[in-house]
Amino acid sequence: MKTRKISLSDIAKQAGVSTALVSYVMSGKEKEGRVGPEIAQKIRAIATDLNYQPNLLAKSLRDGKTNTIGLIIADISNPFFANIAREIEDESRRNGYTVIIGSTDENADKAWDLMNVLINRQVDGLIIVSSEHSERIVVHLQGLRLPFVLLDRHFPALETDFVVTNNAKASYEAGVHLIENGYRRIGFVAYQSDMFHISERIRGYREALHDRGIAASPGWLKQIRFDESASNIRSAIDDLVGGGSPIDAVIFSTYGLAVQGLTYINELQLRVPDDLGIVSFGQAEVFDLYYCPISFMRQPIDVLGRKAVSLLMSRLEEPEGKPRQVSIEAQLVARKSSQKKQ
Amino acid sequence: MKTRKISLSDIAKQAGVSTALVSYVMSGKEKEGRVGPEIAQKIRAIATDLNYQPNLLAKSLRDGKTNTIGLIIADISNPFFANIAREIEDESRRNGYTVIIGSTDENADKAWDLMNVLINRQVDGLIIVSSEHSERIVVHLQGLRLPFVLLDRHFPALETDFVVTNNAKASYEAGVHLIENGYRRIGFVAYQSDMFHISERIRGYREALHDRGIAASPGWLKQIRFDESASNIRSAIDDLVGGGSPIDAVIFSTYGLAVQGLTYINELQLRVPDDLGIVSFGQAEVFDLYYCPISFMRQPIDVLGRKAVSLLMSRLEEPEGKPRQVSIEAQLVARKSSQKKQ
DNA sequence: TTCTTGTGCCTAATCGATTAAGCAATACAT
DNA sequence: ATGTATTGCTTAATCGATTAGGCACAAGAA
Repeated sequence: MKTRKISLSDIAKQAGVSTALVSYVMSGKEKEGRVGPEIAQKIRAIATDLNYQPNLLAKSLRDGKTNTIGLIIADISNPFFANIAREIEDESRRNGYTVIIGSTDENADKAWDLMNVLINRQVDGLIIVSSEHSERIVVHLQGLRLPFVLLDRHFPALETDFVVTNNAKASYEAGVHLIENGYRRIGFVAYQSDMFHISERIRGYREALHDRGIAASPGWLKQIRFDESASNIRSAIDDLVGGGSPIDAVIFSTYGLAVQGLTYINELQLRVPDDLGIVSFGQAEVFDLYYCPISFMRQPIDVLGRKAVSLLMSRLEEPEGKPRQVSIEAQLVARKSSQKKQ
Repeated sequence: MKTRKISLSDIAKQAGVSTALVSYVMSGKEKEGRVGPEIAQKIRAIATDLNYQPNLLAKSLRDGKTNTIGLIIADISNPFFANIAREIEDESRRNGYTVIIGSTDENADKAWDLMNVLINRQVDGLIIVSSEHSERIVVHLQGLRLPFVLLDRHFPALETDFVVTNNAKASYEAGVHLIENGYRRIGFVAYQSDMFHISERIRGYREALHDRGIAASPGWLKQIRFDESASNIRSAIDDLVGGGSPIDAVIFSTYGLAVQGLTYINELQLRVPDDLGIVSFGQAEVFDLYYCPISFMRQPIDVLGRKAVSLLMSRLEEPEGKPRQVSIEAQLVARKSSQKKQ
């Protein structure tokens, strides 16, 4: 009693017709296929009866289109990416696409391998949150003429579609906000990275201080190695809040850094915002429920995700058009953690 | 200058041999295919040169195996599921499988549709976090003889593979822990659901109170509708902490409920644990960073994820064996939110 | 009548990789 | 010398759906 899958030819056999007719009927092309109404009816009945489910592999192989997109992100267990992934999944399904997600842990080699897995599975296109040193992925995809959209991060030297946050401006606003609320010695914690979005965030921070006439100490900028963040962040914060001239506020440029930073700040029994004002990037429930709600630069995740999908969809339709590049503004959500200094 | 994909026959043509030989070489079956060493070398060289990438669609269609598994969960943007998804993704990749994830929002119809999408894509098997009223998914898959493993939730009336937490015991321990720390009037907040894991959690809670000689008031148990949780939870907590005999501790049976509950508790300016002790299910950074770290029943997510994959793998090898059912113990992580009452 | 158009259906190639089966030539054994 | 293995490679079927092209017959037009 082995249950084999039902194929077109099973239906064809039962109906006493060729698979061609069945195919036309099942794909709603009875007119085109000039299928007689009675036989069409019969085919439909048999299909329902046998609970026919089309084999998408075969279909895809034949048309060279899988209706699948690959999503390469840093880490699905990071809420920022998890939320983006959810948006992308929903929006893709609305467009008739299925998403395959893979996490890279910011590792260029993993990203490369993942890309190849997805290519071998014949995805129609990719949405990619790039990791450091993965320009070659972009170059390779361009060589293959495989559509893709960079998300959240991009390479300014490369001409590609992308959807990103206006990072420099977001940082700038975070800095200005703190300054206007009376903070003067403002630290900035970022990952150690050559990625453009990181340097943009740093640039915005620097410009904010500069424009408001604050001479930033170089020691206020701390860059954390991704693979040693747990230990690096502790010494970074020790540096920032210890010594002769401790900072009075800090900007975390990433959700992960904020979480680790806050954990250590709690250990040190520093009070937010009295001992230390805080603005962070990223978003999650943590920021709401921390004893002192954390101000953050809200990146419109829904817009980012949907826009990435829509760019990819148009790229699929028009592969050779010129790059479409979207920059989305983050919004400051001001909470108690950066309230006006007394 | 159109870049077409390189296929076996492109290589075959260049090497002046049949595709059969190329196939043998590319899949490392030179011995079996009795391929001459020089020609094998030549084929390899050409393949590298053209950067040949096999078309997995074709391969899958041919062998009836996609090396893909479908993962059906409630919501990838929920950290509990995001973390599980990450484990499953990693473990699957180690086994040579790719994962396609879909979110159902606890909606049986979405789950059904999603299942069909995955079936049409010919996944080799499924890992499913069931939603309410989706027994028919199980029945349908059994009818198709399509391997699957239920994760986190199961249907006691159905004979299936599954990996779950020992929910009754976890709830029991949460209850006993609170009681031993001096709490007496203990509320329990769960989703309104017929799902077994929910009723098990409720059962464990009740037994804990009963065993310790506490006459639980029926009003201490609050069940929240998933689709109206935002408003329902507020009135539930109003009930629990208001009136003549307010509770002195509460157990949240789910991460999502805890987050919403804590938010409202903050609004009410209730102090944890003095006004209200708390133990929750689920886990996330929130629990660590809340002003009063939240005690929770730690479900070993890594084990759950890996075990689900390993069960599925053995089921793929031995489709007809008898069901393997794994129950994993949660561990109490006691924090300040449930500390001994003064 | 003869030509055109339309209808209803089938045949067979196609997508790309796999693999059983077969052919031809050489090597080895008795 | 004759039979048996072994080696090296090709042919062609297969997985399931799609679709261009063709065949046969009927209806309508000239």
